[in-house]
Amino acid sequence: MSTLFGESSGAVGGVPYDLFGPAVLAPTAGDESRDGSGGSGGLPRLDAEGLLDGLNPQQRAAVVHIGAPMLVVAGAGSGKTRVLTHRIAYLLAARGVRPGEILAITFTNKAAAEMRERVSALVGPRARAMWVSTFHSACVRILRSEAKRLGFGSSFSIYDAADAQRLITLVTRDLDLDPKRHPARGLAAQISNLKNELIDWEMARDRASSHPERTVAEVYAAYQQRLAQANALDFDDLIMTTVNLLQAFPDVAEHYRRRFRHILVDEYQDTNHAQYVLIRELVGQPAHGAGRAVGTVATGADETAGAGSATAAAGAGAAGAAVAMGESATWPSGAVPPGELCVVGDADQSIYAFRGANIRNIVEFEEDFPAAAVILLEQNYRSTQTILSAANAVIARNNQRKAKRLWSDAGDGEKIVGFVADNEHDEAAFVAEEVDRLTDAGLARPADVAVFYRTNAQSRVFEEIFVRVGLPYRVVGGVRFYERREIRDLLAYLRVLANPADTVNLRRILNVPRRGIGDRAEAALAGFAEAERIGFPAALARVGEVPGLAARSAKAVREFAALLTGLRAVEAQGPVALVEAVLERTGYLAELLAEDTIESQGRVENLQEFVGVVQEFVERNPEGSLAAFLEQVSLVADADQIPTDDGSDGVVTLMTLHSAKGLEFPVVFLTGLEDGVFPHLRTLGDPAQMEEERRLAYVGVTRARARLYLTRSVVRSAWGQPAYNPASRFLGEVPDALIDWRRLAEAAPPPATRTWGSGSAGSSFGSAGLGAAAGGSASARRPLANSPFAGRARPAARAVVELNQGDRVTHDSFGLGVVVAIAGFGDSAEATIDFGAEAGTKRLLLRYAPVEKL
DNA sequence: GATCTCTTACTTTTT
DNA sequence: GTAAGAGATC
Repeated sequence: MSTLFGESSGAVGGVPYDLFGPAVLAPTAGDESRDGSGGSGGLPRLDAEGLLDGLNPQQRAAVVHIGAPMLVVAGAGSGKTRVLTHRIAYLLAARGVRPGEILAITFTNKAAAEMRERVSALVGPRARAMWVSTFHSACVRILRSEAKRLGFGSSFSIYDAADAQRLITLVTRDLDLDPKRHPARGLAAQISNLKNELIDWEMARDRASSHPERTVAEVYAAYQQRLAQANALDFDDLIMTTVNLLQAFPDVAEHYRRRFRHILVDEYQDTNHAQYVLIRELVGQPAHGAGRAVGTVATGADETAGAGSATAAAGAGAAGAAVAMGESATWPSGAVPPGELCVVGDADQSIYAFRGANIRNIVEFEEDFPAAAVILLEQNYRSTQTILSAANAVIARNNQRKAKRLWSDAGDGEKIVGFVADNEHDEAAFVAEEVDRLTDAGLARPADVAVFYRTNAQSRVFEEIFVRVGLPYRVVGGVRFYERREIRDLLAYLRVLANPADTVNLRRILNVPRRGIGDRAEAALAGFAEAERIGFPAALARVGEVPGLAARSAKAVREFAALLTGLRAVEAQGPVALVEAVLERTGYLAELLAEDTIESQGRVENLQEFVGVVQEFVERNPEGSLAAFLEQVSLVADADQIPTDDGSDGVVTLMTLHSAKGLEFPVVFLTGLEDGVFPHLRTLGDPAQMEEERRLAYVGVTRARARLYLTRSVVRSAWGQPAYNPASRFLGEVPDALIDWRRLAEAAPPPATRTWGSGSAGSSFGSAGLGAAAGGSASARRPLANSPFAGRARPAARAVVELNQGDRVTHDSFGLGVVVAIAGFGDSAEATIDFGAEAGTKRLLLRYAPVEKL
């Protein structure tokens, strides 16, 4: 059936389209007579007009738009989620679209959940029939149902970055590559980049023109072979394989095009090439941007379609009507007309280019889709004008961008507060004091406050101070639950049970817990598998034939195989029973319990928590299989712990700028504003990366609703030694009139100049300003003890803390802890300290460890 | 095969 | 300052 709309009004395909056709054509719908009249009475009923209430003209135009692909350029805080959710509701209410015809794509599960929730609030339970999901889970869903076509089982494993890296390590070992010169991490990144560009291993091989490229291609080929053997796909494969599927099987593509008549994409600026092509394939309209299609096979019908609508819609203004007419006029009967595409994004918030996001997707949207409508949302409903002016001023320094200026009618509000600390501890102390002051004055609750920094390592100092002053906080990011060793071990067992071919995970658990199958035994098995051209799992079954395997090892392997067989028998009893059986029968739990250290107890607790996760899953999905559970875990990764505001005082949130995207807080501290920290050291020499850093600054600034603090530190210890970094260039880009400097650097910028003057005689100071950070040379890191400011700064040679068993301490990164044991004395004194379930137990050399007695 | 010690290299990372 | 990985040693 068709959701095309005819000339002006009337019913097409049984769906009534009245009223709305013409209105759409005016992108700026004039004045918004808020329709305060009685028109929208009944609440529960889906009221199309009511959905437009309270929207500004641009938002309204985006909600109501019909036909041609639409780009909504949504500046920070301009209500893009509102536009998306209202558009979806409006499609249902006004245009008779069925929920099942809607596919809404986001990048994070959190965003997907939020969108689903907000749509449900508007349209009720009907929302359940829609696909509101991440790119990856949408692809998994498609791949599982079409797995047969591609020749792999529908129970394929999903390898995350860590699994992928492990497998690449195995591959490089097989290929006899020097792991020093070819680190798995780098190879994994390169292969990932290729996949993001939809370059498969054969294409990579054919194009490789240099030795390093040939090496990557070789690894890539072997890696894909191993993945296939393991019946596994990595994250990037999920997208690329789906694209391949749609391109190779026109009937499959048509099936999904018929199904998804409306495709909405959030955070479009973060899409990579593969995701872009995926969207294009699903919409069914080939892009017109020249030379874009890498390995694209468009069907004949599509070509016709694209050309038809492009020509017809040449007049950009009247896009909607033109496309509609063009389509109905030129569409070959039986073919599926393109779906409606609505993408929302903000090029200024593109901060994932380093991971393959391609900013051109949004910048050149109009070239890709010549009939496209573009709507600009510039009114910001989040921040004060002061904050927006700062954001505008900073981002305006980027050359590669389209002009856009956020504005607000919320008034100027408070000035931005600037603060220069002598060292990072003072910077953190200032933040803590300020939060304290605001909360005491009733101006904010801890939950209203966020502290942002460039890198995770910077959270340490804040935690230390916050613990000391008793300010409740939560760090987002860092070591995640699902990345903990014991959790990954347990997951590896489950994955092997679900997918016996999963070699990477099988080899991970082969000797975990230790059962006497060491490296030699593993190598013998791998060699045998290679020689016999069978998979590693098959080699286990034929252990008797493996040459060079000690009798004792062979016995251990047999027992291991029997263990797995026994566990598979438990699978029918459900995931919970299975997980418990794994923990029991493998001896994993017993080993941890026997260890009986604080650390092992923490691990046991984590495993218990994991069992809880499984229980919860089963309660919610009574029919849920192990495979379904594993999929959820793979794709949800860490169901992020951004504190939700429940109305209580809550806690201060600490996170990196990257994690901050999409969030907002009444009070924001943007810290570490130093060249070399933010912008990061590695970006100083690269204009493109610098622009990305600036976008990151823009994201940070625009998270703030009412109060923004910009802080930096004159000296900061990096890698254990103090470094003097010049003020961040971003600070200088904020108009001074907007900033109320609470404290500035000492008049004579002493240590920095002196250090520089004495160190690098010939270097020009101008470039040295950057070099101060970039060089990381010894001269830049003179110990503070020599400086006149040593008293204020952190002591370079720390006095060894005297501790006794049972003392309570705080540690820069681990937080609160209790001393379990002490060994040695003087400079070699060593303490074993329990930092609780999160950090576990650590053995620290007190001479260096940043611990303080409480 | 397990354990210890030493070296190394440290962005960001929605999935 | 830390943690992971490699190499040496028990």
